Amino acid sequence: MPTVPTVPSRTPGYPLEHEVLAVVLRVDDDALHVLLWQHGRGPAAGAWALPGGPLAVGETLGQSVARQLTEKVDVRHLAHLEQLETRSEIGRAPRGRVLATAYLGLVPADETSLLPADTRWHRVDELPPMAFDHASITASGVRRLRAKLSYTNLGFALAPAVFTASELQSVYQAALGHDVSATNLKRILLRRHQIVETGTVSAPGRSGGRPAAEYRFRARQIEVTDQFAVLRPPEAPRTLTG
Amino acid sequence: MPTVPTVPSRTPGYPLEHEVLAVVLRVDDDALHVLLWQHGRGPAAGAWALPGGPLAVGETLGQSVARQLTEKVDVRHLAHLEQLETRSEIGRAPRGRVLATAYLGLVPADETSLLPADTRWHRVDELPPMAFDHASITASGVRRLRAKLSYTNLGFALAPAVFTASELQSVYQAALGHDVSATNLKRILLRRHQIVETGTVSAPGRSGGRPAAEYRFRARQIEVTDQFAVLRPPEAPRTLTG
DNA sequence: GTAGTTATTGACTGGCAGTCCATAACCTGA
DNA sequence: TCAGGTTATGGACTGCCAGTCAATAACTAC
Repeated sequence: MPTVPTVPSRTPGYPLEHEVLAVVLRVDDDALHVLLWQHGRGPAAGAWALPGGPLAVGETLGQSVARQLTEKVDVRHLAHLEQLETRSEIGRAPRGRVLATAYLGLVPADETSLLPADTRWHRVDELPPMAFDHASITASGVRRLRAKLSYTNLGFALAPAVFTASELQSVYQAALGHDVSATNLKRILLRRHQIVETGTVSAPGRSGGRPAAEYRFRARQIEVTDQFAVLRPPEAPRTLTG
Repeated sequence: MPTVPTVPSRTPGYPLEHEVLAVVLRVDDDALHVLLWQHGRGPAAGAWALPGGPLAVGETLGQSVARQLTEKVDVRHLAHLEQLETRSEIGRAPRGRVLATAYLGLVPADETSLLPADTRWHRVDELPPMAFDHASITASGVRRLRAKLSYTNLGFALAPAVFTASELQSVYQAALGHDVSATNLKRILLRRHQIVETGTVSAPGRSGGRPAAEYRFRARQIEVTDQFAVLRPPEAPRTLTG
């Protein structure tokens, strides 16, 4: 494995340093959570930070964030990973000039993996004191997720592999931060062909009630619903029911 | 002015170099154009490139792209500028490891400025041979513009200050690359309160025809149409007519 | 069996957007 | 001055989408 040359930061500005950061989100216990680790020492001791670290020689930004996330959460559990934005404010990091490219990662609700001792999931609506600009970057990630839930099939990356309508309702409510109608949600996602029935039904609950039909997402890569291309080409039909 | 330390690139990978690139788009002559300059020498001699250059000490990425665009087109003419994405493929630039953060800039159709001799507007559907990954970055910029035209008021950054319905139709047709109904376009943008009537009418054309009412965009900063938050909070009304 | 709980389905409503057409307002040339 | 051409405008029609609600179905526990 090649050793990474140390990059002296005595000269502020050059040589440039570049780090990657990941906003990894997950729905648990009816709330949206972000993966954070706690600084043990240094200028941000005690503050919580997004996982990430410096870009290494010979790797792309995407490879770097995947590599560095491996230390925190099994990358195979990531159902989606996309680039978010690059931050370049001069004073954003105390150790000199550091650019940061942030990624958005999503983990399905039924995935579990043991976390390192300094790492925990935090509710995004009750964030602890955060290092540097990481709170702002987290907000960007949450905003991106919420926007894309409405015009893509990105729910696949948050939902379990198989789910009932009300389980899916819980996931969407937690992710969006407001109530969602299970009836309407199911009808919309069915019409968009995002979810399909598995034909199975849920095991009867302990408190009674009719067993629920189970569903899964048709695709596990992101697809855009072109429903929302409002000024669409004349020949394109608007209907999604075909 | 501080001198920029030269960054040796003998070691591939470190020290890192970082450049900014701008996809500057404009509607002219019923077609969408991108601002390009022609390499005079070097490995890409003859190829056309996006304007940009290395990030300098002490400036943010946004400041850098604004500074470097000044050499090509008056920045005051830019009605909109937003970060697009950061490219990090290993071999994307021949002179070693160079990250590139791309921006999307938009120039209104009625703005004119003299361009340097090596710089020209090119139709995006007839691009010349392009340097490195600049064709791919241009495609990203065009895709971003087309998406945002349908769910934001971003038309303000392409349209003249005052325009008729059919002039606006021309701008949208050129930007989107397909036919648009003037009737429908006007009704949609009026309902969304993106455009308002000025009360004036266009000067009679030389070939006759009824004078057209004139409009302007209500705001000249980007605003998102929340029409397309399909899974919106229960209390939020759907109507845009209020 | 009855009450309680959860899921499912269908009906109703209002709004949005694509399309078409009749009408309005202007010009030119005879 | 008037007929015909040209461009603009607005109303009407349609299909579809999504939010809401109520009736019904299917199960458990007692």
